[in-house]
Amino acid sequence: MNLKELSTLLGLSQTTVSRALNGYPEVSEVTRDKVMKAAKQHNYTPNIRARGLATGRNHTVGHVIPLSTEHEVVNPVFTDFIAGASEIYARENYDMMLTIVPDKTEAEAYRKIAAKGSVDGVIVHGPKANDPRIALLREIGMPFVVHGRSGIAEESEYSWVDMNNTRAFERATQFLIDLGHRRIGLLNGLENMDFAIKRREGYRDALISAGLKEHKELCYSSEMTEEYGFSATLEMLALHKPPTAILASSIIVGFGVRRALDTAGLKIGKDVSLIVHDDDLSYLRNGAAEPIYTATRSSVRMAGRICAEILMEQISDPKRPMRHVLLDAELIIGHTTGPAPKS
Amino acid sequence: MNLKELSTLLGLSQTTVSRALNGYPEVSEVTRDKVMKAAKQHNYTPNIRARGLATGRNHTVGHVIPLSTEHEVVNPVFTDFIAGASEIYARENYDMMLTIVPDKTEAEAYRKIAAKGSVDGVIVHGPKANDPRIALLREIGMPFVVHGRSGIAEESEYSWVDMNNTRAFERATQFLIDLGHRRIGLLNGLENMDFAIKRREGYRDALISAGLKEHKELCYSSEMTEEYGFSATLEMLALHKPPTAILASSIIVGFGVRRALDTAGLKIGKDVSLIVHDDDLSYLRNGAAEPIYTATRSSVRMAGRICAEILMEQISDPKRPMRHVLLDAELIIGHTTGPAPKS
DNA sequence: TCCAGACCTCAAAGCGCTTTGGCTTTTCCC
DNA sequence: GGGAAAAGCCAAAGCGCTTTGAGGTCTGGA
Repeated sequence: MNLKELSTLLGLSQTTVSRALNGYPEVSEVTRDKVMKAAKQHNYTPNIRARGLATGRNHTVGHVIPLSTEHEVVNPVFTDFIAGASEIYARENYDMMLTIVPDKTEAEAYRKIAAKGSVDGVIVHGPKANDPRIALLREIGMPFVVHGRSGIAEESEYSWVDMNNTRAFERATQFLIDLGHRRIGLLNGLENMDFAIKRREGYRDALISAGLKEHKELCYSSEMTEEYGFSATLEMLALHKPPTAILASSIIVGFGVRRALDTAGLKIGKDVSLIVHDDDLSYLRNGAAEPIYTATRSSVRMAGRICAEILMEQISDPKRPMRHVLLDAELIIGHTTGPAPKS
Repeated sequence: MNLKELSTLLGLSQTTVSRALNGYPEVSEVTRDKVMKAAKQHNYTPNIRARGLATGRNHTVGHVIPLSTEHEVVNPVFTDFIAGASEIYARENYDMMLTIVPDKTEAEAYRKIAAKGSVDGVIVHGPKANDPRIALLREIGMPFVVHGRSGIAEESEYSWVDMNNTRAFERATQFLIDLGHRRIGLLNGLENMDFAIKRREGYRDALISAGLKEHKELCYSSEMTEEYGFSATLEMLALHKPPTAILASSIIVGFGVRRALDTAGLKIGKDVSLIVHDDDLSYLRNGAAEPIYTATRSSVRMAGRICAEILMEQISDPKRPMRHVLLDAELIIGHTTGPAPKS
């Protein structure tokens, strides 16, 4: 069923039917009602490409997910992020176009997406330290929102939604210090990513303001896998002076830490304390009623919702000022932290 | 830059330029070359909506991800599935449209997608026992491929790519029986899902052919979370006759089992054996060089690739016969299984 | 009664592309 | 050299929608 058919069926012109459906005031309420009913009855939905062609607006946003070619890993938080964003898209009747792009060919991919003209805006995932994508998108003139940030310099010149990574890891480190820990390991994400850099800063800040030093041999950086958590922990435990507490950049890394401690015959929360960062993923809940892991928690799904909302704004009025949302993580006390063991 | 501009620039008609770019034989190689070069140089990409309108083909496939409203969980395997599928889409120059649909409104969502006419085919995720979506899509006449299956009756009447769930769990169970285990717990997924039903069957078959019984109190079914693995395991351990081995439907559930055993002071692979199903997710690798968990393994990313390939075929020639691919899972021996303890 | 102004409705153009059908030029073979 | 076939190119229609500019009808005030 298309507009033409529907309108002849109703004995009206396409114009009138189109206007009735799109809420224009030039059509009487009686007519509008009739049209609406008929549309519903015949399951009519405007052809989205035709509408896009006519209006120049697609009602579609793009999500470009970088695929680390080195590690072949897609960031698992993206599932929940998307789930959050699509709540908004569903409400606003937007579609979501997904592109997974090997990180080598990113620039080209963005240009292509822009040239194809099938999306009204994009959400940028996984920003690196000084991510060229941001300059590129600004140059192209495509509305976008970044999930995360990238560097400091031009932060005010684009919209972003980020978690306060620095502060979260500073608080977590502080918490461990308050418990008496002095040697604290950090299992960070890849430190070419902005979020990892910021977390490292928070960690360092807390140590320094407590008069402690950042020990290189306690700082790891890698793709966040269980295996990484496991092997890095074992390595640290084998040190002359092993850490009494560990900070892990994700709950999955935390699983690996748990397994390593288990293997080493150490009791988690007693012999070694552990704090993880918890993205509050739906399929990786940190416990049901009470938290398992002591964690810094910030819902990535919520971030998805906010990003989507801001992008919608930006699309409907590109002249609107840029928006910046900094979400604070909560510190949640679970069963994996305790006072530093006396030695 | 659009076709018109490009063609006047070249001093050719739109027809010729279009044909040159799309590889039609009516244009000389010399001209084609010139056109190609100019297109590249000016970064010309055909407007995808316009092309869609003209051809009726969108070069876009839809993925409809069900969101369990009851549990608010998006299946985490879908990240890797998508990554696999997009390798194919990238190669074939297809786009991917994503829709996350609360499971209550699925039928409506599919109809809407069809009416909008923005995709040439869809991939159906997470089929339930007798999934109405399949009949619906056939009625609508939209090409589709199911990741998984749904019931037995009409399996030959649509294309699907599935893992041999029954056989995988039968083998795993058999393996445990061979190790001397007699009481084997099953932490299954939600048993309204086809895959979970099939796994249960495999488990039961192996028990029965070994002359054992399926004990109701050892069979769990739920959304596959870490917490579920933890609490179900604790419950089973509290039984009068606890299991000596556990089968978990995902590696995440396996993490929970590990934690429970840890809490109970039991040694995994010694006091209690564990086999998990491993979807070979990029961010949840079951160990690096050697596997950690004994597991049935089948790459969901591979399944994504195959689904996408079949869908491409189906779209380019809808009369082609349906295809059915049944992937066999390997049984991988890790460190979580051992002989049943003497009691 | 007449006309301005609301109020509705419509025909047609245009979005950027593909494709049909036709035209001109070249090539080939007898 | 002549005719037919092949090669190369083009104008124009059409995909389904929105939107402009114009027209028709109805009301109410002068």
